[in-house]
Amino acid sequence: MPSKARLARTDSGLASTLAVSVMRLSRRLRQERDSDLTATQLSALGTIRRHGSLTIGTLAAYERVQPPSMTRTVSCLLDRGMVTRAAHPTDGRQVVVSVSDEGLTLLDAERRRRDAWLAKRMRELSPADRELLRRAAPLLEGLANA
Amino acid sequence: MPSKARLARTDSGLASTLAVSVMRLSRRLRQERDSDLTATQLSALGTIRRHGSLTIGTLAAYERVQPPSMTRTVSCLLDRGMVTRAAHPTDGRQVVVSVSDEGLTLLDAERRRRDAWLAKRMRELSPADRELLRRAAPLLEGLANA
DNA sequence: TATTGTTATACTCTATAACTATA
DNA sequence: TATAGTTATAGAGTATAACAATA
Repeated sequence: MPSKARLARTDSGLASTLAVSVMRLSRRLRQERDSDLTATQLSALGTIRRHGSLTIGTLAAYERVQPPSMTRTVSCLLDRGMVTRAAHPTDGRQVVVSVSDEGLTLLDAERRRRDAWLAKRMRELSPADRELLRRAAPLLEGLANA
Repeated sequence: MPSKARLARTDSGLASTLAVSVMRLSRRLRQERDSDLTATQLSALGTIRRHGSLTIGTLAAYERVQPPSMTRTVSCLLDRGMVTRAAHPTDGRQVVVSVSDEGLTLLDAERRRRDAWLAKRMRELSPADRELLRRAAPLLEGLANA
C-alpha cells in the first residue's frame, strides 16, 4: 500500500494529505495563466464580480488576506483598468470597488482559458470522480472560511 | 440558487469554482503554522521523508517548482539543520538530500499541529463529507501532477 | 475612541538567465 | 555537448506596524 493512501486512512493523516495536495494544485494553478493578471488578481476580480461590488475590507475577508494586501491587489487592478473605485454612499472611510467593462471581458477570457486547463484534466477523470470533485469544491471553500 | 452552485453545474464552471476554493484553502493553510519553518519548507521536508532521500531536481519536480527555487528551499532547511546533504554515489553533479533527526522530530510535531487545525474543521463535517474529501485528496494531487 | 483604508517596510516564494562542474 | 545544480536578479504576494481620515 502506498504511503500516502496509508496515511489518508486516519483523519489526521487525511488532513495532512489534503493539505499537501491543495498546496501543490494551488501552485500549479498559479502557473496556468496567460494574461497580464496574476492568479491572485484574477481571484479577487472574480470575487468582486460575484458580489457586484465590495469594500476593500470585505473583499480582503473573502480572499482571506489582510487589508493592506488587498489595497495593493486592488491598486494593481486599478492600474490595469480592470476595476473602478467609488466613495461609499454613507461612510466616507470606505471604498467601494466594482469590475469595469474591460475587467468583465478579461475575466471571461482568462477564466475560460484557466478553466480549460483544469477542465481538460478533469475530462480525463471518470464521471464519478468529476462528480466527487463537484461536491468537494464547496467543502474546501468551507474549510478555508472556517 | 447561489451563484457558486449555479456555476459548478457545468464542467468549466466547476473548474473555476474548484480553482478558487483550492487557492483560498492553500492561503489559509500557509497561515496555519507555528514553527520557524514555512509551509513550503514543510511540504518539501515531508516529501523528502516520504521518499527517504531525493536529489534536488527530483524533489523540485515533485514539488512542482523550478530547480533554483528548490535549491533555495533546501538551503533554508540546511541552515536550520532539518536536512543533510550528501554527494551522489555515482554522479558528481547530483546532490542527495535526506531528513535529519531534528527534521523528523519537527516534522512530526508540526504536522500534528497543522493537521490538528484542519482535522478539527473536518471533524465538524459529516462522516460522509469526510469520506468525500478522503477520496478527493488523491484526485487533487493527480490534477496537480497532470 | 473605534474603524477603514493606506503607506512604509520587510520577508518568502517563485521564476528566468547566466554560470560552474561533471558526465 | 548535455545535464545538475547554483548564483544573480527581479517581481509578486503577504504580513505587521504606524499613520490618516472618518464615524
